[in-house]
Amino acid sequence: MHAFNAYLRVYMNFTACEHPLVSSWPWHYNVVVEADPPQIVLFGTLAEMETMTYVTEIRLTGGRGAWSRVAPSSCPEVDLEVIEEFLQEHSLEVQPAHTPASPPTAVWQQMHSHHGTRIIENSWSGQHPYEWHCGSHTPNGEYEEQALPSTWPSPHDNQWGHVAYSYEAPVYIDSDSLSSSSQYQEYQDSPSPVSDGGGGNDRDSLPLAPLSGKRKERLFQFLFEMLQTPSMRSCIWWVQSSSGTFQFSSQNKERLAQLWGRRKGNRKTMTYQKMARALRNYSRTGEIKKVKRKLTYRFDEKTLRGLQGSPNIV
DNA sequence: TAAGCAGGGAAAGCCA
DNA sequence: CTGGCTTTCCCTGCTT
Repeated sequence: MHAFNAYLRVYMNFTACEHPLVSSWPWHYNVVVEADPPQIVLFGTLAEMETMTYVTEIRLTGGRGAWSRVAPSSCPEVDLEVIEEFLQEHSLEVQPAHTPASPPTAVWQQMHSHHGTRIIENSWSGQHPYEWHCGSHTPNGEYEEQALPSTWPSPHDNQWGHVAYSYEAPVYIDSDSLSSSSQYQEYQDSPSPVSDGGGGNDRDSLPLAPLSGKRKERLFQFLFEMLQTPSMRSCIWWVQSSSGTFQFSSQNKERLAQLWGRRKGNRKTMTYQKMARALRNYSRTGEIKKVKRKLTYRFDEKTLRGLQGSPNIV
């Protein structure tokens, strides 16, 4: 545990407001966080946000994950892999629609140099305009309270401190749209997300052996259970829980499949390919349908109701 | 062109 | 033994 003071810079840039992720996806982690010292401690649900550019700045003080004064009641750490994967998968979409000569960083730097604030170098280059700087967070008292640009609301001002900026004029976003989803609440109540590539404690906390004495667990039940398990957010997550749409992580889908294989006690290692084959069988029986998006499926309404209605899924 | 993903046929395994 | 539910293997097509 290190004490630190830090600025976070959070970017959201969309080429169009009808971006599917913006218009209909209550994405959990669609934020870009840059901090100095490197520290990722922010996430939010940004559904139906209609803005071209989203930038916010948050000042942190204290231990890992602690918010200065105005901390939300609970502030879990971000699952970096999920964010990174999102950015990589959607980098072209998320990439600013503006010319490369005027990336948001340039705007940011202009704004901050104007206010005399030190800016850490961003890297809007390469295939993906985002680059994570993860490492140990060292104590840093460089950023003082007064260094905050007066035009930038601090978290003290609006509890969550989310501000949307266009390049012309700031536009404030209702914080309700950022944190009111059930996913957010679930996540808040959850233990820390898994670390080390999304692995971690789930192996210890989730039953892996075939369950004896109960009806055999089916794949869709297992998936629903995983979707309710915060520590599995790096492997599988709700795209839209209300419609039962969920998505696998392209990076961690194999891990989830292996978990399923272990749960079933298979002799051979379960792979995503094989698990997906089983999922495709559900298209025939109707429990789960494939949607036209990579690694994305949807529970049948009836199936979803059944799953939601039975807390003891297994 | 290669890799990843998707769709599906077919056969085998497991279990109630 | 039978049927349901995968699991496993394999092939093809599409997209990036």
